[in-house]
Amino acid sequence: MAKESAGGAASAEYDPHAFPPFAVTADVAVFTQTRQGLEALLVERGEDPFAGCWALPGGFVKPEESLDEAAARELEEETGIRGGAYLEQLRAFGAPDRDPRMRVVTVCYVAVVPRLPKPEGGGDAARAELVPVSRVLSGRVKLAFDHREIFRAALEHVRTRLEYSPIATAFCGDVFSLTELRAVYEAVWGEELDPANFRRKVLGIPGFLEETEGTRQWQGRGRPGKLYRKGKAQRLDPPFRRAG
Amino acid sequence: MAKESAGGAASAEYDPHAFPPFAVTADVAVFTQTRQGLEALLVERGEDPFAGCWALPGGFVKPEESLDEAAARELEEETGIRGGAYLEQLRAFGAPDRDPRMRVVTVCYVAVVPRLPKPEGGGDAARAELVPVSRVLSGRVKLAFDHREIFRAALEHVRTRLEYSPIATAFCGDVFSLTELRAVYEAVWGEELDPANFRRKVLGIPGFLEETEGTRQWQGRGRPGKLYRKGKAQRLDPPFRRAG
DNA sequence: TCAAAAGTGTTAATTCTACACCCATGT
DNA sequence: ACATGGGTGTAGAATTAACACTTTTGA
Repeated sequence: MAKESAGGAASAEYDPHAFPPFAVTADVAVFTQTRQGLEALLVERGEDPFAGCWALPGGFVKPEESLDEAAARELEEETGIRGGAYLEQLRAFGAPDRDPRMRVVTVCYVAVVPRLPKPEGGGDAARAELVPVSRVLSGRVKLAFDHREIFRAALEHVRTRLEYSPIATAFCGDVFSLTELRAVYEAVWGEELDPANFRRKVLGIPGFLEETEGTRQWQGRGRPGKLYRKGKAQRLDPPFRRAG
Repeated sequence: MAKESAGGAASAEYDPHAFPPFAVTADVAVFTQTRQGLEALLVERGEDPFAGCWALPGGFVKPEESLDEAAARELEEETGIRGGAYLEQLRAFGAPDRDPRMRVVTVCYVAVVPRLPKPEGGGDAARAELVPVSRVLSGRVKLAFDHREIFRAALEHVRTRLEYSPIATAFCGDVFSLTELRAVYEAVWGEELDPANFRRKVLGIPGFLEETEGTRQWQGRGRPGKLYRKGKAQRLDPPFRRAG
């Protein structure tokens, strides 16, 4: 086999077929927030290996699509959500023995969606369900392959991004009250935040939120809150730091 | 082709050969600091496509090695550095047309090494050279494939990590003075830092630095500084924030 | 009118920043 | 001794955290 890189330094000869073939998949860790708190979308495997275990939704990258497109397609197939959702690559996982059948490199993505319409597999998935993140972390949910490791990395990614990106708004609908947004931070970080200070901090970040005219109606007792929309900022500067 | 994922939901049948074959490479963006400031290691391509262009060092992932191992191997082949260097995955790049010859997914790594012994290719590379980062960013260096995009992402990664990880110490040798460490931040961020405040900030981060007995001898005029070693901390908490 | 949540104000503690100043060393 | 960089001190500014207080609504 040629030692030479496809993208690296020069070598004497090049044989377009002299490379070890890999399967490449795109897996997506989909997070959302429900009454139960932070939840993730998992699918139950119907066959070996790991039959009966749960796995992140995903599938082969097609020959003509990019990695991002593959992830977006998988997300849509599983959730029906086309665009607008937060979708970002985490990283690739490729231990030689991560799939006992063949050499598979999986490129993992993190997706954040507002309250999922319903946990129904897009058509072919055996069973897709929203599972509380705490249940996965506690080990009560058996995950296939190295998906436990991936899941942990994905969750850590979301927790970190909450400080520096507007990712938190992706958990909410088109418009949302500050209390709803605060609930996202509290659910993901697992700690309570002072409503007054939260308001000032979050409104003080330029481009993070955009004011709207509306107010929340439905919510019962207490004064309704103003509604906000996601702003144009791509990065939170200054970041919304978690308590230190 | 099976729609089914190797790691995803269940399907009726499984054919171990029904997946589109990809080539998978590991590319490494190697950064170091020299008298000229921040520099990166690039290799010159000797053949098409992109003959005469520069590229990140890299090569095929072997069937039996992990992605991390492949990156570490490439790093060693190009720099002679075995361990101890900072090496972390950035992310995968896999646009369908990024290599005109075939479908290649490259898993990119960022490496940070202390002053490179000498820019000699580990044996087979046509020409490996340290190139000032500013020259690459200015577009005066032609990069092959999508390596310009990768390079930019890698540099941004280093700049960001400087705040939250002890990556800055990887630019220095085994022991280093605070001035040497500060020079790293100044080179990567391109802004001057107050020596007094830098000292307090950096020494105030638990586990970041470890005091040693020695002092810098060689440096000429001025009082020699104490030498420090990298501490055990994996994350900088509180982070060393860049000026806002 | 009472409870609950939205929203504003205030203050003490903490952290930054800028810069003055002393210390140690090579020339 | 003097120039240069290491290292400490410190005062004002800016930020933060905690919580009191007022406003608006549903019940």
